[in-house]
Amino acid sequence: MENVDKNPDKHDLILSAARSLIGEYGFSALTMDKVAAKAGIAKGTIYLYFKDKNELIESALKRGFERLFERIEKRVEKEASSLEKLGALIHENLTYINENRFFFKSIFLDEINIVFLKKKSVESFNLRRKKYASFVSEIIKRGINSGEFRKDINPDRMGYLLIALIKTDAIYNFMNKNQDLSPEMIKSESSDMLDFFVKGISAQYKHDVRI
Amino acid sequence: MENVDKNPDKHDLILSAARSLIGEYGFSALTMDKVAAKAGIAKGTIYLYFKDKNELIESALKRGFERLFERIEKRVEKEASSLEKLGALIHENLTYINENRFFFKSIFLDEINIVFLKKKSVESFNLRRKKYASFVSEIIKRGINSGEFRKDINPDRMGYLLIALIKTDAIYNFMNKNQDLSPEMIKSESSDMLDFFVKGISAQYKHDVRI
DNA sequence: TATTATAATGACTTAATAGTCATAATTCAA
DNA sequence: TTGAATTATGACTATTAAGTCATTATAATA
Repeated sequence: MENVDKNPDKHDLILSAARSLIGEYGFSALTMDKVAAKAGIAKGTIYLYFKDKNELIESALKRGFERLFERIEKRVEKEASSLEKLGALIHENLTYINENRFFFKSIFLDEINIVFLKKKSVESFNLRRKKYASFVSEIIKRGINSGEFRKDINPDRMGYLLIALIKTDAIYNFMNKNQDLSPEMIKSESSDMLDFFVKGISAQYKHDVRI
Repeated sequence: MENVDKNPDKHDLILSAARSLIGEYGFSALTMDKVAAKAGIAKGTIYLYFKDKNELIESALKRGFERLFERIEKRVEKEASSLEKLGALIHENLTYINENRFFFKSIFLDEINIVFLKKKSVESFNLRRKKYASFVSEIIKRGINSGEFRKDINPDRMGYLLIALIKTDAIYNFMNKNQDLSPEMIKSESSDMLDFFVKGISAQYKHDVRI
């Protein structure tokens, strides 16, 4: 029964303590005692704002993904062509991941640190992914109709694949680079990824399409 | 100190009980009591064959990935061109995942069920991934040198990406199809994926390259 | 200020489960 | 066949951490 009304400041305080601990040590190391200590409050207090640990973790995740999604939607609708929309989406997503790199590092890296306690969380995690994937696949569908993209691809599957590409790229960066990425690096990375997604790795085509 | 000499049959019995439980309920639900019950032995016996739970989980994973890797290596070296090698790799990997679908479902699906207890396991998981990725990137490098693939791609990154594609495709199938995939479906799926990896989604190129 | 309502506390209870070890069963070797 | 060595057992211990709740502190109100 996530009670935000009571005291929104404390609610946020707890959430950000949790987020910060997740970013530092990962999900599996998150304990209510640590959250309480980090937030400088008593453990019991957490339960005034969150029903249980599961709800706390879910809230932390939910907020992160909602913000990401809002930003991407806002950014993407500015673009006209499907190609440009995809480019904007990739760029915005990589930027957001970089801004919240510790948090996402824990979520993504090695797919190891996430421990969900309840089926319900797994489901809502799936729903978010599905929502994002179908957002992407809508863009691709429009691109197919407009003649920008091939007609013989499965847009739903391509939606999932693009998301996987973005994530994998982030993981690759986490593993191979220690510092934050500069805006320029993110830009070049985004356009590389779009380039690959659109044109593949074959040398059999001329690669001079403007992106 | 994984003692296999003692009694290889029992060692295997325990491992396959663990694998089967992981496939059924996922990593997070694996307890030593359940493994013992499933194997029809006492809990203490497990500790005669595996140092701790961590080693048991690691062994289960390790064996699965080693078999996969061996099969792929054997299959890939039969092919001449880099393109054909990649095609063989994708096909062999999808086939193996399908053969061990319950196990991989738990490992892959939603990236949620893996709980590692020790840093060491995370590291060895990374090593395996790295080994596989560099195997793929070697193929790509040769393809670049032979002129099959573009010179302006990062082969290491492409290695990771291809592995992510395969995995994502498997997840997509787990979510959208209930039964096993037929050999024909795997074949068509593999060639679709290779096609995308090589040519991208753009409609700007003719898509008639023989794969 | 006194009274009530709300919020916060943290010691305690409870549950889950990894790992142990004294004891028992089985196998082996002389 | 019998004593030693090996293997197996499962009740027990220890640990960790989630969640509770009687008590205390603070804020609101009259």
